[in-house]
Amino acid sequence: MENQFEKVVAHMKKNGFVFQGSEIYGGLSNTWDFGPLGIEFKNNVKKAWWKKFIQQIPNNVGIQSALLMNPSVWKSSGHLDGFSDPLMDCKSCKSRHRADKLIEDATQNMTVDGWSNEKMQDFIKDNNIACPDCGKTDFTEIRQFNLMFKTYQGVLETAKNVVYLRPETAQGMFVNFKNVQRTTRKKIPFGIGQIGKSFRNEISPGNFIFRTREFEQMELEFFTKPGEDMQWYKFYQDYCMNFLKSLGVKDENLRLREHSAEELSHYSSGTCDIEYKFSFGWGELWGIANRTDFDLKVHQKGSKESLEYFDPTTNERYLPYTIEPSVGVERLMLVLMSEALVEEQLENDSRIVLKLHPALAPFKACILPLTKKLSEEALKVFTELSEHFNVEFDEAGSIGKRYRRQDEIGTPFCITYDFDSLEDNCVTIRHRDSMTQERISITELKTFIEKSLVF
RNA sequence: GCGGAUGUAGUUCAAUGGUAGAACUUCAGCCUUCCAAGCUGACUACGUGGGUUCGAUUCCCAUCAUCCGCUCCA
Repeated sequence: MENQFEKVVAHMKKNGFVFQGSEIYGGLSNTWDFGPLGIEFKNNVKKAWWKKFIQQIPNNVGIQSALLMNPSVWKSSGHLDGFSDPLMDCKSCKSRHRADKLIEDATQNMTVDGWSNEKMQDFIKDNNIACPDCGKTDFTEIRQFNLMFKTYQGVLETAKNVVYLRPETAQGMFVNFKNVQRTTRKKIPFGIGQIGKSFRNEISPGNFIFRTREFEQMELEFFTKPGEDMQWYKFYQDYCMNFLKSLGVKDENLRLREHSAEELSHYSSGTCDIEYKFSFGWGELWGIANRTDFDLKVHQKGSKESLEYFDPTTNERYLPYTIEPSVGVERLMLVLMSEALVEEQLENDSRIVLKLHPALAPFKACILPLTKKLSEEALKVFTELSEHFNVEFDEAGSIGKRYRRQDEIGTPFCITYDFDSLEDNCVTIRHRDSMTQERISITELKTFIEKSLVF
């Protein structure tokens, strides 16, 4: 029995939302290309986020920072050291371990910070530290595994020219904190957001586009006065939840999970995940973290530039705290797809319907001439509407078949131009979800569709 | 990275050591005045590379990809 997640994957592949990357060359592991419908959907998801998190919050602004950044950024942020694991495999039982953890566990909290790989390797050998799984002491050499993709800037491939593809977009906001604050004259609290690609060389990606090495993030860094951070932390939890619900995600498929103290990352004093109930289990969708002043502090230290905010009303100087709601675009797409895709039983047959919110649908409407004799006139309606919306035109096949085709790709409205239209300048609008119809003047179409896009 | 499974049109399935057949989809023509109609026709596949063989989609090896476990997920 096919589960909902498998149905979503099949549906997205079949209808040209997503293709296997580099497919004609046999593919490249875990890369996916977005097709014509996929990119429309994706752009709409991003637009929806931008509207709610940038446009509709007066204190928030957007930026787009470069993917490549000065390597010092990653040194300061901790990614260069913290993102990198020294891994050893047990040759006997094939299990994999982190060398530093092996030592720390075996010696009970001996700290190995700053040790070289050779030193750790020798220590493990000299002290006969055994594999926790099988008890043998037969390890491979340490292999350094860094989650950041590395490349070279300029013609020479030397250590001096190494640059990294960003593993998160957040640092672009932190290093531009002063630039943005100065040019926008924003006062704390305010937020900087951006949408963009990030890269992580994950050990095991998978679950279709749920975890890929190249992915797109929508991140907001919201800067607050220390002491006011927790109220904003709560605010954005609710705000993100409401955003999801307003786009049609059912409450019962969402949960908020607070990270335990051990789980918390080095920069955070509190993190919670909004999780979604996928067919394969609860999956992390949206992380909301209180990053404290960690980032601004390390960048101030690393860059030797003051990143303090001067509050003109109280004459105080301080480093703001940061609340960060961070969500993956592809994951959000999967969630919205999982919610929207349904198979409905009708009297004599069934239909597949993608009940996406109109704001997210790749096409807002499809214009259909009742017969091909009406194509020329119907095309005028298409031309007019395509000025404002992404709309489709389809004249091939029976009218019922064309309705069903649009149902499958989520088009909320089908606009049928018939022989009466020639006389009364009205068309029939057929609703995707209810399969009901109504008659409406062509001049009112634009307003009608616009109204449906609000969420 | 380890273990297991899988790989034939866009999709779902066949058959076969002598270069593959269907259904649905798609496209064209006819027909068709509001929920997958019909008729006629057409396009399209053995993941890739080796090996064995007179001959490989079929057997063997490698590789690539996908899925499921394990591991990883600051």
